[in-house]
Amino acid sequence: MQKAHHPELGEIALTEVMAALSDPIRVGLVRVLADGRERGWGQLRAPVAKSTLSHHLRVLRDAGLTRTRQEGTRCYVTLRGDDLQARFPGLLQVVLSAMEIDDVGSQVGLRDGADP
Amino acid sequence: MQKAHHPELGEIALTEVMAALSDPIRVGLVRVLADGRERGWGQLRAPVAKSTLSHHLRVLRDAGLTRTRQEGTRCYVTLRGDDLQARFPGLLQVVLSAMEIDDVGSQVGLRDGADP
DNA sequence: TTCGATGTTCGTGAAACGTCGAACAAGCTA
DNA sequence: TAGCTTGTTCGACGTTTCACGAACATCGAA
Repeated sequence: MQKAHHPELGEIALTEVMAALSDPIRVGLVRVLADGRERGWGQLRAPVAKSTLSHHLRVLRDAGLTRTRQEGTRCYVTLRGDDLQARFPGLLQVVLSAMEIDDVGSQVGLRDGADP
Repeated sequence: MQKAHHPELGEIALTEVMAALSDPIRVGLVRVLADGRERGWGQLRAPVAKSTLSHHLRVLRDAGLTRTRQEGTRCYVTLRGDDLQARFPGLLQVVLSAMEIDDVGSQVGLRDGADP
């Protein structure tokens, strides 16, 4: 497996962030990660094949929205909340609110048994 | 010419707004309209063919970001600032700030001779 | 009525996207 | 070592997007 590439703070581009947030599955993933807690790949539940889920997580990572940490054979994902706040102040907050208003991405969740 | 379709307030979808803002030309158009003033189609200057510009304006309109008014054979475009504020409070404001931080869409402007 | 200006629509092509299943790589575990 | 688990990568497929020029429709002006 390749070492995942994460853009640095200054490399995070607005249009890529927007593009990443233009898909309901990815919005759902962001929503699940919104509490700031790190989640295991396997905890994430989305109505797509695992290869597709892998693709979406890659788009989020490449856009700078999430960070992926590998530990042995498993991966853990976090939202880059602080970095986003530093780069585009207020953006994440407002988008998270908008997600709930529009109820986008509710098809994505956590596997049963995950912490609330 | 077909009468342009504008989504109503409640029909404005977050993912479509995000998709609309994932292209630098469209971001530039929003930026030009950010002062809230109505602009004539012909005042807008972007480095694409006019059919392509028409396409981008349509995407913005369909997403609910702009409103197009027709008068005779000319069109006038405005940003739906109030509607957006009502639907997704704070979003437009924050995105406009982000646009300047990242300097996206600066290739789009107004034709010489337009009001500042 | 004829002409010119203004946008939209159409046809086309190249590129990107979302999706899947299959194959693969890397690390635990028995 | 052999096998299992975990996630990524690889083609393939159909859809959507962006881009252009050409053709079109509509209205104002001459």
